[in-house]
Amino acid sequence: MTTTTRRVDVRYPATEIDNKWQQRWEQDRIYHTPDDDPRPKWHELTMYPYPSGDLHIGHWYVMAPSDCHARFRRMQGYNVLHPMGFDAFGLPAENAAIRNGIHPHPWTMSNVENMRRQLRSMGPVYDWEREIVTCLPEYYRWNQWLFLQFYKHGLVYRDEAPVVWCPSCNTVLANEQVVNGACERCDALVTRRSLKQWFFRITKYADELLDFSGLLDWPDKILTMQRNWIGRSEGVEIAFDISHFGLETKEIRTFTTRIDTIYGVTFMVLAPEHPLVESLTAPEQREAVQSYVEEARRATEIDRLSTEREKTGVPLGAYAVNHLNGERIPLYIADYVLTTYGTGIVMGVPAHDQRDYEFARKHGLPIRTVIAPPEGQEPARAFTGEGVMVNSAPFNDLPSPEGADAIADLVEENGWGRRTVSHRIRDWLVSRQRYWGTPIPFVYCDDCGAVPVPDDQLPVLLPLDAEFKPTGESPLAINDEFVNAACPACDGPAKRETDTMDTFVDSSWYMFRFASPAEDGAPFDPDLLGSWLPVDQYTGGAEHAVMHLLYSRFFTKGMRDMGMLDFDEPFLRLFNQGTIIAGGAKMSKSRGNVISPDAYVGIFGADVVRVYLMFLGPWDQGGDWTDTGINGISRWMNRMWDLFQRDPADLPEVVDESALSDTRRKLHQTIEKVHTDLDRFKFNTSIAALMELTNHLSQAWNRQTIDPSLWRECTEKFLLMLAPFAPHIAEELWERTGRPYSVHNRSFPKWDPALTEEETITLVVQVNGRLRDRLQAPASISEDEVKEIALASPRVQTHTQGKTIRKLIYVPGRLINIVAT
RNA sequence: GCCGGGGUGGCGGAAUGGUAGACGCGGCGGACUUAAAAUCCGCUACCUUCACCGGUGUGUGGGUUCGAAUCCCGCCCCCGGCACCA
Repeated sequence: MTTTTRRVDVRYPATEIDNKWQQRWEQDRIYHTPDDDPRPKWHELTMYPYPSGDLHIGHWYVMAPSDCHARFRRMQGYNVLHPMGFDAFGLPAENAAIRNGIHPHPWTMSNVENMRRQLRSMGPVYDWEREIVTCLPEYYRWNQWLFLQFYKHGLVYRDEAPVVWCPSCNTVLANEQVVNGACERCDALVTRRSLKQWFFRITKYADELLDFSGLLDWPDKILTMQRNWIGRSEGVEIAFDISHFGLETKEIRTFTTRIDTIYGVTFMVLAPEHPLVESLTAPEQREAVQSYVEEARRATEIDRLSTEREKTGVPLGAYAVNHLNGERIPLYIADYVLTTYGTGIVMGVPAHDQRDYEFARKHGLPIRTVIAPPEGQEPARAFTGEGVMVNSAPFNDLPSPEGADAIADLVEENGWGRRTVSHRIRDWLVSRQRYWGTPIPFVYCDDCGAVPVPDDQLPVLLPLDAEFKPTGESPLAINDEFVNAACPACDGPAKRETDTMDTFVDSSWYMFRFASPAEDGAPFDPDLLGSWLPVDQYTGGAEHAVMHLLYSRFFTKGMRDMGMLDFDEPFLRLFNQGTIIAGGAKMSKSRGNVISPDAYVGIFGADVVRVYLMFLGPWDQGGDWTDTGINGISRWMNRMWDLFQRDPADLPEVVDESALSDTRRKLHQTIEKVHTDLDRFKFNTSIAALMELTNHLSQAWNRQTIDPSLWRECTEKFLLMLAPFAPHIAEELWERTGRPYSVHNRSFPKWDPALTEEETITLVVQVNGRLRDRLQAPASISEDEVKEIALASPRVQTHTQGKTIRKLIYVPGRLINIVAT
């Protein structure tokens, strides 16, 4: 504990109750999820954790509220599947192996065991009979099987490509794993290499992945991030003539979104890695070009991608011809042009593109305006807006959008190019030169090439007798027994692929595995998949927006097209929780502000920790953990422990009816509030409503304004509402007040709208919009009566004196505003 | 630079066109206690006032409205994401 402040006494046996009920629930399997159940299904999934070894408060913050929501759905009558598993492959296990000499397998499995124990201490409704651990062969064999299915359907391929390389992790990375030019995991600056690697053809689904209509309720933020990541641009691919070189290739093609600026092209730029660079370079430029290419290759990604960077480049000493006006355009290479986007060649229009403008200024190239900027446009920048076309031969005086259309028509008619769409997203590179992952099921044979491992030879087992060297060299590559294999096609000597799969492959389909986790003839039983998927509600962090959440959508669409399933989207609804911080700062070991849930659970019990996490702020905005804050929840639980064990027989039998109806109204208003707020993940305000109810009941007891029968009703309904939030204390009080086991198999209470209505209202009286008086009135009061009593109020009269009343605005049941001047 | 979220008491937050500050923390006063802690009761936005009354107040400057934390426009600050994508 980090606290030095006073702590409230825990006045009920919290940890004893935790243990008692956790054992009982497990023994009775009350959270077992049956497959054959007539109730409607509800699949509520929380992103499964990486088994790092210790359950952090951040894990609780992710899991406790979603458990509460799943419990709420159970009590609403759904057959709820709320599964849990472990994303067990990945680099930390391997780094630990290199550092401490512990093999990743036992390291990971002991972490899984410990985290499973810690997760159980939360008292969640997880059905542990469905747990999955991705590093076990019974799971990862299906990664291999699916990989081969994707391969057979043309959605997996192997290619030599410039790839992002992390020199510290000694592996390539997916584009999604590069953050600001650095490795997402270790922060080392990444470089580029050219390697033969395996890819998933996610670009095939680029346009369908932009269609979010199948997603019922996803945060806009995630949709925007995915939209930007996929990056669809409409434009024209247009050829420039290079037939004067006498090469086999007669033209170079470029992609532009601004074909309306084609008459403003004064140079062209190729990416340094472009395959035509060598053959287009003039002899006198050879040396300069070669050294520039070499430099670009060595530069880190952060250097190359910086927008501040000067626009360096070298001329090739050659030119291409613009078909539209026959002009000769000088060719350059420059590293601001990316080989992976469009055609890897850019037409330079310095007057209307800021990057081209900077390049032209630096290299003394002409800048020709072809879209007239509005008056007063400063000339030190490119004008990128729309306008009237000039210096564009037959298209002058056209508004530029119209001109673009006309030019595109002309280009297509002459066969110089065509309208097309370009995407920013690249295919998903999944090869990793690491050990602790799923072996890629391919064998390389000198005669047959890359041969897929036949299904009946799966899984390709990850050998457990691996040797870890501090050089980071993959233990698979130096394991002869693993590497040497017979070619499945010709039976000759062959070598296994020693790369493993990105762990995001595991998480791309794990939600399907929960439908039938023990299935051993297929990744899942199709009938059970149909009855449990898609996931109705997914919860987890927004950091997965363009990785896991995009990859799983791709997997779903690919598997649908292979006939494995019949839905389009894996996750119908998505909710992103925020981040929990401590003392106003992000938790970190160096700050010494890391909160360990175990210590708090040991003192206060699981319920207090659960409820505090849900109370400290709106779930989607994250929150700040304070030790004084958790005291408040512990106090509340102490109070309810005392309150609901009182004997209702001590209350008077005859009580004033209006007091009773006040309490009844409060009860029904609370049910409505908790119900609607839980529906929308507003845990903090639903807990506040429950607190208000206990405060009200405590006061009613002290004033003896409640009778035994209503007390019993309030107790019952309160405990039912409490159950999803604080399952242990709710169950214990349910038992202690003589109610039959289990509160968790009961229905969530319903409210009667007629009983929530107020009998008297507080009528707010404003003069010119300022509050002047509050009057108690029956809810049935008529507008005329309101006007009468409002105008009669002395407090109102002091402000209307000497003025003329112009208008009366009446909002029924709420307020009246007197406009007087 | 672009996109998204946000700015409300001493603090976490509530209120999405109609009583600003629910609920909780902290603080202050009281009860209980030899005492302290815990617990219980009361008060607690700020200014003015013994009190009532009154005034001010939701980052900032304008606007719309009978009425704005809430809607619109400009600006400042914080957090997250993307960023030479032609």
